[in-house]
Amino acid sequence: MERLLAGEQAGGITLASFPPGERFIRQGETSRYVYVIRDGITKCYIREDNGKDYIFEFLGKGEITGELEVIRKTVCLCNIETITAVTAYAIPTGEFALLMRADAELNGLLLEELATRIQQTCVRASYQQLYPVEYGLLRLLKLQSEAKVRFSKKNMADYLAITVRSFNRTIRQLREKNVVSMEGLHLDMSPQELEELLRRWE
Amino acid sequence: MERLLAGEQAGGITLASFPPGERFIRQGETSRYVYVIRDGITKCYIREDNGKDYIFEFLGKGEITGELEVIRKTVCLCNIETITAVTAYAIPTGEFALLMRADAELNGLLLEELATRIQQTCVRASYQQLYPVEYGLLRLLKLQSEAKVRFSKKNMADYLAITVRSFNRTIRQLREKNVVSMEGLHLDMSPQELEELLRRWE
DNA sequence: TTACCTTTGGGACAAATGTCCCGTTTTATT
DNA sequence: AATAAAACGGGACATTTGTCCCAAAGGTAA
Repeated sequence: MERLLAGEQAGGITLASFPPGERFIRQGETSRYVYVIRDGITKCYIREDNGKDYIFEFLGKGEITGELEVIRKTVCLCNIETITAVTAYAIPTGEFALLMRADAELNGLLLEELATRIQQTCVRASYQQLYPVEYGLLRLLKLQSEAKVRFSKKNMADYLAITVRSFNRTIRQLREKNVVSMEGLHLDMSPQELEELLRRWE
Repeated sequence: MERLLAGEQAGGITLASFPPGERFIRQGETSRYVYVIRDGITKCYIREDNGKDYIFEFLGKGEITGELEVIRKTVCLCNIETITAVTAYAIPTGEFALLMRADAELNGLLLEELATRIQQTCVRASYQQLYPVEYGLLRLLKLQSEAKVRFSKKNMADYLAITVRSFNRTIRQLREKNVVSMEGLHLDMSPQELEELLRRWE
């Protein structure tokens, strides 16, 4: 994806940068750009009328956002907010719409990307509803560890769709329950260690 | 979509029909066809290792299934099972892969379809996690009513990711709580009536 | 019809989660 | 350094949901 963009620099594509904590796409508004993250981590969340947030994914390097709205010609359905400092390619929506039709490679990539995202979303929605929170927590820790970032508890709780209170409880219970494997649980474990824990998870 | 298919009948596309309760795509296996439902209702669900099912959508007339697996070249991630009797166009996967590249219109439709599905999935995952079950229940009833079908309680419960016991409780509570608007709640209300209830929902 | 199975409805209790609240620790700002 | 703001950790209690159980109602095959 980055190759494509680097080559296309002609068509009004610019490089934008945002400080941590900036919400650069707002739910309900119309974005003028499609962004492809070059560096940094963002969260992608829906805020419901009752004030609660649901984070449905974290976006990192090479991932795209805002494309759904161009394809469907709708307003943004979620907020995108930076967690770390972020630089991103900004492609004007009109430009993107043209590219989408003209460029077969981009088109193929898009299809794959969307397909992947649907599958991920489904799988996650499923295990988040059907397994105890512990399981989701371990998977989230693994994600975090692989991306080499450290999310705040609030962010992690929002991702798991529980309160911070429940989040804390879950961690303690994991430590206490599985005396052997979990007693050393902490939030900065390596992907390998977490992989091990996930496998042992009864 | 149906137009497209009707025209393409040449390329090995056949019409398949299944009795109610038939699981014609199995999680973990490789399907040899992409299906487009011509008539009837199916459920699309993931079965987790612990035996619980998560229905993430009901598919009806004109909707496609199995395309994600072709795009990503993976095994099926969910089961598709008929609820009513179903007839569907069966497109051999290889054929579909060709069409996808060759036919710009199909390609565009696919993109839109996937984009729509992502948005729906996200929105649903969000309100299902952040709102009390009542809300999801009303929306499900509306869906059911619009599609003019009657799902079993088990199916509805699986869709809401709760047990049948909780499902029953929720219905009773809805009836008892909002004495005025809900007392007449039943499972065969019209879309209009349900729309009204949803609007009044505090 | 009878036997059997599935669906439905709900009581009683246990487990999980949310809410409210407080004090401590960390981080950012002046 | 001093102060304010945000993040963290957890007690106590209310609410929600699951589990286990039983019983009634409807459908189906011998």
